[in-house]
Amino acid sequence: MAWPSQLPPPDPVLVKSLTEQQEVLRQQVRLQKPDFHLKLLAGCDSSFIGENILSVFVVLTYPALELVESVWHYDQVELPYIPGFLAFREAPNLVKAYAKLEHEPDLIMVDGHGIAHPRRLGIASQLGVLLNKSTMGVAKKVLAGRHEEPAMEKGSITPLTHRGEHIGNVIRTKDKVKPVFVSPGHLMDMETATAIALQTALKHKLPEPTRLADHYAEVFKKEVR
DNA sequence: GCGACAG
DNA sequence: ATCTTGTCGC
Repeated sequence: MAWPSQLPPPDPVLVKSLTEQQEVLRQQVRLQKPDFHLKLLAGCDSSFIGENILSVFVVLTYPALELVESVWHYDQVELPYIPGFLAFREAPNLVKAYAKLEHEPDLIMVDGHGIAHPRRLGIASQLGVLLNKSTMGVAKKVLAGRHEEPAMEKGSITPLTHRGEHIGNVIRTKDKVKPVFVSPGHLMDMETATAIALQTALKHKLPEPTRLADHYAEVFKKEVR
C-alpha cells in the first residue's frame, strides 16, 4: 500500500535536469499580439499505445474551419508522464509529425496548457518555441492557479490566476458543459487566444482544431495496429 | 505538513 | 493518457 491514488514517484535527478531545460526555453517565450492574418489553423494531439506515442496534426481553414490536411507520426516514448513536464514526453514526437505537414499553419492549438503552468511553460509554449510558431493551449483540466466557476451559458469567461498573475481564462464553450482552460503559448496573447477558442468552438466543448486532432488520433490509431 | 497534479 | 458498461439527452 504505497502511494494509493498517487502518481509514480518521479526521479529527483531527472526533475532537476528538466527544470533547468524549462528555464532556458521559458526565457524564449514571447507573449504578444500575433501579426499574422489567420488563414490556416492547426490542431494537434497525442495518444498512446503501450510504450509508443502517436501524434497527430490537422490543418483547418479559417474561419470556415474545413479540414485541408492531417498527418501523424508514431514512435517510442522516452520519458514517463510527470505533472509539469508533459512537453518533454510529447513534444519531440509532435515536432516530427509537424515536419510532415505540406501546409504551414499560422497558428497551432495544442491540447494542454500554454503559460497556465507552474513555471509558465506548458506544452503549448514549449512547442511554440521549438517550432518558432504561434501557439495557444486548450486544456480540459487545471494544472496551476485558481478560478471562479464561469456562468453556465456558452461564452461565459472567468480568469485563471496564479501567484497574482493572470495566466489563462476559463471558458464555457458550450451550455451547461464543463469549461476549458485557455492560455497563450508563444507569439500569442491572452485576448486573441481567448477569442479564437470561442470562435472555433462550434457544437462541441472542444474547439474544432483540438477536437479533430483528437478524433483523427483515434482513427490513425487503428491504422497503426 | 497536506493536498494537487495538463496528457 | 488508458482501463471500462450502461445510460441519459439532443
